[in-house]
This record gives sequence, C-alpha cells and structure tokens, in this order.
Amino acid sequence: MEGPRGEVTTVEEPRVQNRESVDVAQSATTEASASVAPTIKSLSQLPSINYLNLSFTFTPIEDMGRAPCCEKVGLKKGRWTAQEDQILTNYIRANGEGSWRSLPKNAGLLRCGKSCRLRWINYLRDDLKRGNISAQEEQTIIQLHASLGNRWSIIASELPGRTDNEIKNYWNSHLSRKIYGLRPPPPADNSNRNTHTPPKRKGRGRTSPSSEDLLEVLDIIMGDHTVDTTTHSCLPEGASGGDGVFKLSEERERNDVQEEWYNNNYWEWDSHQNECSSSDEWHKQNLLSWLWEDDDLERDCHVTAELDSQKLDDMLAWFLSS
DNA sequence: AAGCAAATCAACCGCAACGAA
DNA sequence: CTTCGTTGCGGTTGATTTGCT
Repeated sequence: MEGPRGEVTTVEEPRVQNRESVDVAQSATTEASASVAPTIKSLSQLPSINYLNLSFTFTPIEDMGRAPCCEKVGLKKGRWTAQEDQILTNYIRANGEGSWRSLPKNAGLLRCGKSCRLRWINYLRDDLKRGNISAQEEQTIIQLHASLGNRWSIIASELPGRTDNEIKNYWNSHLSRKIYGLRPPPPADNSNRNTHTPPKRKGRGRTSPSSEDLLEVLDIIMGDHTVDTTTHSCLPEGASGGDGVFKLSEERERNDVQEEWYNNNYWEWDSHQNECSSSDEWHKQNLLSWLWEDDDLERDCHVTAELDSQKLDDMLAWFLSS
C-alpha cells in the first residue's frame, strides 16, 4: 500500500470490503456458473478472505462451457494487495512490459489487463520518483498546463519519475485550487486566451511547452513588433493579418499579450507578492523568469533577436505601461 | 474522543487512436 | 477501405486520510 506521499508500506487486505468483493460475488452469481456462485458468496462473507488465492481455486471461466459475455466477469477490482504487486512485478521483470491483455492470465492475476498496466505504470515501475512534488516540478506543471491544457501524459513526460495520474491528481487537488482561488477560472467562451491549446489527442503533439509559443509573445512585445503569422500559430485571437504579417500597432494587441501573460502567470502572484515592494517589480521579475524559463527559448532569442539589456528594458517598460 | 467535512489519491470507466488482419 | 483487438489517455469515482470543531 502507498502512504500519503508515495512511500511503500506493508499492505494488508482493505479494512473495509469495498465494491470488489461485491462485484466478484454479484458478477459470479449472475454471469458465471451457478455451481461456483454459492461458494463465492459464502467465502466473501468471511473476514480477511484472500481473494488472490481464491482466484487459483476457480476453473477458468474461458474453460467453462460458455464464453462470458463480459471478459471482466469474476475479475477483482479495487486496491491492489502486496501479493498482487509482487506477482505483477515479478512477471514484468521476467517478461517485460506489454501484452497487457494476456498478462493477467499468464501471471496468474485475477485482474484485467488495464488494471495491471495502470498499477505498473503508476506505482510499480522502478523509475518512479517518490515523495512530494518539488517547487520546481510544480512550476513546470503549471507552465506546461498553461501551454498544453489537460495533456497530462505529455506533461508527465517532462517530469521524469512522475506519472500522468499523479500530476493530474496534484493539479486537481493543489494547483487548480491555488490558481482559481486566486483568480476566477478562465471563461469558457472565446475570451479565454488559451485558444492555442492543441486539439485533444490528434497525432503526435508537441511534448514540451514550445519555445515558439513564448517566442511569439516576446516577438510581439519587442523589436519592430512584426511577426510572421504564417509561421506562428498562437497569436492572440484576431491578431493575424490577412497578408500573413501582423503589425503590432493597436493597443488592443498589447492588451492581448498582457492578458495572455497574466493568464499564464497569475499563480505566481500569491507567492511573490510579499517578496517585492511593488507590483511593477514583481511583474518585471516574473516576466523575465517566464520568458527565460525555457532554455531553447533563451537560445533562440539570443540567436534571432540579439537581445541586449537596453532592448529588454524597453520591452519591459512597454509591456508594463498601461 | 467523536463526528463531520474536506482533501487526497488509487483505481475504474469510457472513449479514441492505432495497428493488424 | 473496413473491422476488430489492443493500448493509452483523461475524466471521474469513491475509499481512505487528515484536519477541524
């Protein structure tokens, strides 16, 4: 069993018999052999029944006369026991990952393949990082989420040793409250600046918070305020020019950029507002931090923008003016 | 100590993507 | 091209833990 933040502890049978026992009994009663059902029902009424061992006493359902209408009939659900973990771990170490559908049968587990995969991915893998999410990791999650939305698997791929499930839970229990407790959640309509969130699971999306996105913003903020919209896809809505070139000449566009930045950075306010004497100073620090967060972006900017300190100051002055 | 509410997180479910036949 | 099986993803649930009164 896993402790509050991932430490492994001795696993015992669940103190409360949750739905797995009910499901086993019910499904067996209704779907499987009538001769087996009473045995299951009576066993399930005993305290501390070992369901894992119980599985080995069954005649496999597929070996019975009639194929089950649902492959999940008789499968165990709910929390994994240490014994199951051990069986799964031993099997995967011996045979490797994959073939999840056949794995439970081959390993002797009364679980569905999905459940085995999930258990391995989220808990049993050797390369999982245990312990609390660090401040750095939290920052990464927030930034990636601002760029990618609920693409948990992609976000997780940027955090070695962390799983999508873990990050998703952390977001839902910690970060979303932290953020949306500070400012109201973005409106659902088009005024939401996060209009460049990629479509859900279409092809192989980008796997990191693209430096291009941030570079676009920087590109708009600084320089000659001209951006080639044929190569940049996440400009503020309505900013694209028909000729493929966007010229930042209207106040509205700057407001768009500012709004985007606020939407991506307002979480910082809570933790920084006491560290800086003025909001402008905080804005400066955070904007710079935001822009340089990505190494690729920093490299790109130095190569493509030849950014000097004066230009940076001008950029900040312009950005912070209102 | 007891009761309750809120927070946490493991695990399930449905669905879509993908590849093989 | 279609169908089917498998895998992976994201949303959600609910058991358990934690904190408060």
